[in-house]
Amino acid sequence: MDKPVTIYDIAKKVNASAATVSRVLSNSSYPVSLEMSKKIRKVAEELKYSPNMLGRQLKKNNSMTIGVIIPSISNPFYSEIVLGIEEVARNNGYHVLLCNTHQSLELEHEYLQTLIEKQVNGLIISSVILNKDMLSEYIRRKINVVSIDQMIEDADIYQIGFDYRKGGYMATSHLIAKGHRKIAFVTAPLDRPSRKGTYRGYLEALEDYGIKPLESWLQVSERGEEGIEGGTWEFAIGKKLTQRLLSLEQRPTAIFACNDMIAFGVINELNNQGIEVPGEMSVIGFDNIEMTQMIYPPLTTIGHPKYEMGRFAGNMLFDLLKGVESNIKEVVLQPKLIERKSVEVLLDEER
Amino acid sequence: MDKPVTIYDIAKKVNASAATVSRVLSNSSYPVSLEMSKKIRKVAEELKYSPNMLGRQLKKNNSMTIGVIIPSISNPFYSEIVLGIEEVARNNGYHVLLCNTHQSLELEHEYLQTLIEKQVNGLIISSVILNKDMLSEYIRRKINVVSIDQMIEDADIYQIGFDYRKGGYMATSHLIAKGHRKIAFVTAPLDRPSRKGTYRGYLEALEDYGIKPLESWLQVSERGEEGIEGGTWEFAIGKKLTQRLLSLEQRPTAIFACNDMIAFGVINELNNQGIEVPGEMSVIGFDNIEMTQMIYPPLTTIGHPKYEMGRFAGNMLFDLLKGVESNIKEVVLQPKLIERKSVEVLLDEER
DNA sequence: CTGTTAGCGCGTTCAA
DNA sequence: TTGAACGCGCTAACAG
Repeated sequence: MDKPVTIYDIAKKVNASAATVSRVLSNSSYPVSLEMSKKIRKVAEELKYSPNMLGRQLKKNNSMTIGVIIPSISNPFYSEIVLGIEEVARNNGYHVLLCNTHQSLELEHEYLQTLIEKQVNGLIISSVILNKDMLSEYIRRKINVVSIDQMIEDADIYQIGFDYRKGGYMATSHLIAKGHRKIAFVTAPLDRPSRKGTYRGYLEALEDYGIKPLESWLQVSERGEEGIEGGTWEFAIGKKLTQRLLSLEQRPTAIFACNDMIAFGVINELNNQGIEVPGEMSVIGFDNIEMTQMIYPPLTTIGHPKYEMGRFAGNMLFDLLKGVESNIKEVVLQPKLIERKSVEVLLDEER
Repeated sequence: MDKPVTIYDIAKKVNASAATVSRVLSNSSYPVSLEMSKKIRKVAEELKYSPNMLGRQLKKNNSMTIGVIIPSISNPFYSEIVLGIEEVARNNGYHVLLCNTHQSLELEHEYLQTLIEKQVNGLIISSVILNKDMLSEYIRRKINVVSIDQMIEDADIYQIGFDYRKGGYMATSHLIAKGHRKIAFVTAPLDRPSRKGTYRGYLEALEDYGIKPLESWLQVSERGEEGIEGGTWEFAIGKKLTQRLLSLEQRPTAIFACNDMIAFGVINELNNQGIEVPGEMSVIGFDNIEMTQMIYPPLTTIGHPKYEMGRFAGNMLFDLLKGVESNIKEVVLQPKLIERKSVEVLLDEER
């Protein structure tokens, strides 16, 4: 109802100046007599004073806010990353402005723009479009940015990535070690560094073991329509690509999905067609999202330290904000094989 | 590197006043000659001017930001709601400041505080602690709040809820209609209006059909430890409570879980113990999160319009912000039975 | 149509 | 230890 109370209102009540009130209520190190300090705090309480951060932020040119740009929070992969970032931000007294691009370039540009206008102190981004040229814009504006998950090659930028190639190699060689030779790779479009890396790992493993893959064992979906991106869409392409695979003359004995959501689609379709997992078909996923432990059979997959990646990125960013210049600009987190129940040994006679 | 450019810098370059520049660049309706307007825009472009919203916001006393407080974004139930809110916010030119309380009262209070300080224009909250008394605080500060999902009784507040009681009734009577009489209810602690409602619906359905439930068929977990709340925890309690149920002399023939994550735990444990779903045990969930379609067997559940709830709440809030006083303060969304494959008819002789 | 002035709420000189 | 004055960047009121 009433006008918001400001430091001037308090100053008037205690016969002091706004400057003194400010010094007390912003916990400044500036000396103020204990008596006065107490009086001010008491009145502030009575008047239910709440500081207007816009004033402080404008003055200090510091919004105490960081921006986070990701494809979609409804994707459990990203929600875990965000959780990690948020925790670090909170511990540093910062807030997070979250932006979901839904894979739209337009939206990503728009958000980038408004984040700058809102004077965020830093930016953590998992982007499909960010490139070297765009970075200079941020540097010019003194905004620190940390890129995550999707590596930007040759850019002098802080980034924390994940070794997708090695992960792809691990998954594939695990299947090979279990006796599989006919290994399909089911994936969303190879338009991102991460997926390209995983695919490369798949190919390298096959080559190292002297296996020549059939071309039809690489199943790439078309680009998803905007809007229905996310879990449901990936699940759907997992199903669709599996149908194609099953209609092949030369069926694979194992399927490697480029992420867990797609793997769920693969398993679901196999179930639908009465093909037992892992008895008749082995399946391996990628990312180790929480749900992988909850389905039946529990999914064998490649562990991706999502939460830690968020924390890492957050810590890196706040180090930068504090001026702790680090000489390591690039961190690459490592994959880890998580064996569960969706992969089975293939006996020689079954090959 | 260089100092950020302000409207004054532009004004100097074009020999105009800052006011004129402001009028042009903020798309004010105030008349400015086309010539001048063009010149200003050109120079703004050259200098790569980007407005500092803090200045505008302080002046206008409007942060163009709304706050959203929920338990955790990593819970798919909430991430869908947030997606709905975010869409509406974006269409209205607003940003969302997201806060995850992780079920901690302290954190919720802390966030509430900082949101006020950051001068959010409105608040959408799914809270466990919000009560009538706290609301006056917001009203006093002219902050519009819309409460979602967890109804606050007897409060003169805008809220958009869901009929959990009816949902509970639906789920239970569906099981009854399929011939079940021994129906267990597996739930997280009944400390929230939503869960209490669901439980009440369960009891009422049983009573209407003249079924006296065994006390042991109500299985309530202890409170979860902080931090490990969320999907994994709920999954775990689903498993644990199922173990208890199976050790009973009088086993139920169907299990009703208070949400889908718990239902996943139930099914997983049943699988582990070699009990077939739905052949030997029917299971029904609640919420209809995306994953329910992705597991095997697909989960029969009660549909909760999460995304729509988010959109509804967002629209309601923005109506308030625009001054469109509505006379409906309370909306209750309706449940819907989603039949899939986890419930089977129980024949008479099996009872 | 344009410019001058004032002030949003706060923190920081500088002087007392 | 305190206060007066100024300015962060922007917009609204008023005057011309």
